[in-house]
Amino acid sequence: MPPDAFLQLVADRFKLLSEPMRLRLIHALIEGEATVSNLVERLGATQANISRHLQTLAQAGILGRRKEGLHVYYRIEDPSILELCEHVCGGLRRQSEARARLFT
Amino acid sequence: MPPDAFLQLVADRFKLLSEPMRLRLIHALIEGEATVSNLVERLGATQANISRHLQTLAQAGILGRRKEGLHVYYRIEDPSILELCEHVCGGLRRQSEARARLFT
DNA sequence: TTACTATATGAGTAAGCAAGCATCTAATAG
DNA sequence: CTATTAGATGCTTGCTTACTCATATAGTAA
Repeated sequence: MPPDAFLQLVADRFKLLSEPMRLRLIHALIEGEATVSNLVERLGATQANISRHLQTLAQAGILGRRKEGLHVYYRIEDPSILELCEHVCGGLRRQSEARARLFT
Repeated sequence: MPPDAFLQLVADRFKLLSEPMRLRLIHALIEGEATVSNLVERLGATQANISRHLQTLAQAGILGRRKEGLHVYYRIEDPSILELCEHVCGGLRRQSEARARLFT
């Protein structure tokens, strides 16, 4: 059995991705880096909330931060996260299709 | 942007894996199916807690359930979960190695 | 200096959830 | 039937955390 500390690391990683708002942010950054205010516009959430989630993701090494004048640009720093999301999406799709087949 | 309901599904999937105890259960079931009491022994947790987590994972389609007499056998039903965990472990390892290289 | 804008953050609230305890149900044995 | 064992489930408690509001900080411009 893996040590507790290791399991906690893995669990924390999954927890980071267990909030729809953070998934939205990651998705929005696929097209490239963006400022906080830009993300606030596009996602229609409060600035405080967006800022906090961005910080959470950045501290985990998932996002990168670049400051330029008054603006702060966030970008995806760890692209493996995208593969992870794809993997989950694929698994969910397979599950849904299997369930749908029960009705045919 | 993906619809809210879809993002919620993905987030829920990640949330399932964001608890060390559930990761422990999944890990313990890699070797094959096991009863609740067997898992209670091996993980050293309370029966109530184990039972609840197993149910959570089973309802999500990650685990399967088989009843035989007094015993209930749980097994991994969706092996893609294992790849998912491997993927996270790999990402964490790369991150740790990159951080370690900063000190060389 | 002052004014303005972009971002971060402290404080408070409310919701969600893991864990523990007790109890209930189901299945077998005597 | 009763007793026993395996597992499930109400209920409560405490912790965590997403969110909002208000304010603070930092950078720019006049």
